[in-house]
Amino acid sequence: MLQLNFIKENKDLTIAGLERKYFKNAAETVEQVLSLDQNRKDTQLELDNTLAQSNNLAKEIGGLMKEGKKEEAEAIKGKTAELKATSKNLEEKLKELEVSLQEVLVTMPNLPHESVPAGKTPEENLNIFSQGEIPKLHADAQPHWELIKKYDIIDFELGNKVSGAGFPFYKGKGAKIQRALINFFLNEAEAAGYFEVQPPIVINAASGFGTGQLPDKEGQMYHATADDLYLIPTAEVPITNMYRDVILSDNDLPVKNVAYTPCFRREAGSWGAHVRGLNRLHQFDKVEIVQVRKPEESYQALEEMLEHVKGLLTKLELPFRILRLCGGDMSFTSALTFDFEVYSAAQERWLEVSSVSNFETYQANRLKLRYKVDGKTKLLHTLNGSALALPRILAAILENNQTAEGIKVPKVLQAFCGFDVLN
RNA sequence: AGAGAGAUGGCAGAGUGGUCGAAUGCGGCGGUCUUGAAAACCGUUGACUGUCAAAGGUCCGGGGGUUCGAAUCCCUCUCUCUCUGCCA
Repeated sequence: MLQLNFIKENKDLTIAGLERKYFKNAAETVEQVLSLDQNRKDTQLELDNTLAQSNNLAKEIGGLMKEGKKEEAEAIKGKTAELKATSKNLEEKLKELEVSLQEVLVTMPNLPHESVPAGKTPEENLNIFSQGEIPKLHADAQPHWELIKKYDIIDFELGNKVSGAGFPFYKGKGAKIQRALINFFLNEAEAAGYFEVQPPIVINAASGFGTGQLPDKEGQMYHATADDLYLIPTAEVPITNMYRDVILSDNDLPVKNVAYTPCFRREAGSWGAHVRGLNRLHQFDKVEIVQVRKPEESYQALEEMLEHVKGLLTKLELPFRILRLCGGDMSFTSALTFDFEVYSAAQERWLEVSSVSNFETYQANRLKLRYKVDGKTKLLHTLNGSALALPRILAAILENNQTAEGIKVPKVLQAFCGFDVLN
């Protein structure tokens, strides 16, 4: 959520930023927010004054009662009735204004960082970095969904029967290579100074609101209505919400956490031919890194996270590129996002395997995540990134490393899974 | 799931209708003393809102009620603990 004071002091910047994110009616919305806020403030002041009067009268009565001057006390009581009615009305009005203001604020996305390129569609993202040779496969090379069948390592049909489409079974060496990837990612994160956490994989509505999944992305999460709990779409939600309503002290900072979790996405309406195999699933595994930083350090931290993800892909020997997302393609809550895409050679496609973002104070403001500087409390910055999402990594490894003898397992994974060829 | 108890400042823990934003202890911060440290002593120490600064207002798990006045009484929800039951 954007900060009211910021909007007030930077009206034009706010409007311009919203427009770069293709938010409709930016100027009107900002005006609406400002007028609601002014109205709210006036009402608050009026209410405060009324309450102050009531408080004074109540104290007076208290004093008189103690002195035993009952008649005088009774006389004053009469005065309070009117004040009470007034304050009740003002309270109701104030509440309505606060709700309206909140409703509008919540619809406004984060403002893009100045380095975010202009543009609306994925085609307008900037390719800022590429690494690795794109493998030249034999003519009879197969896409990963064929390889999966050939080596019997993932069973989609079984998943269909037991759960539904998008919930595959990983079997044998398929399961083992998953486990190897998770261990590899966690170890790398730990070596980079991240603290490992195993969070719950269901979250309540307050947490969903804190990181920005609710209210607007309700339909993208699985919802266990009997208990009003949501299955996490990413570990970002529980890991960032650890710090909801928290004031951190200097020696708590910086926060660098890593978590492995399954992730659940309903992905309503986005099923199609280009999402075959492992390209898009309802349940998948991911290792997520989350940082909480002082504002002045957060972009340096973002840089650090990019380097970390680069390192992972380099060690896995996968060709990849980094995109600086344009305003229109960035998520609702993000100020700056870089996507990592690996090249999956048989599909001849780039697959997104990581998204690394700085949310600045947008989530922190919803979370009330703060720290103290010079006796004042200030909002912190939150960041997160996938390091990494498993299925598409596996897809790329399968396709890029296929040989007549089987799939070559990347060297860094061999110790974790105990075999060097998957066949 | 049943019965009982409870939820107060960073922590512990007083406070059952009036000047309580809240005793006390610990912790934190500043100082005195010390070569330095510890101890001791003195001072200070919640959040939000508002303002140039203040005044003022709100907050004792959440919500509602009674009252001129609620941390304190009533209702309700949530959570925690103890015992019983069930269970990986």
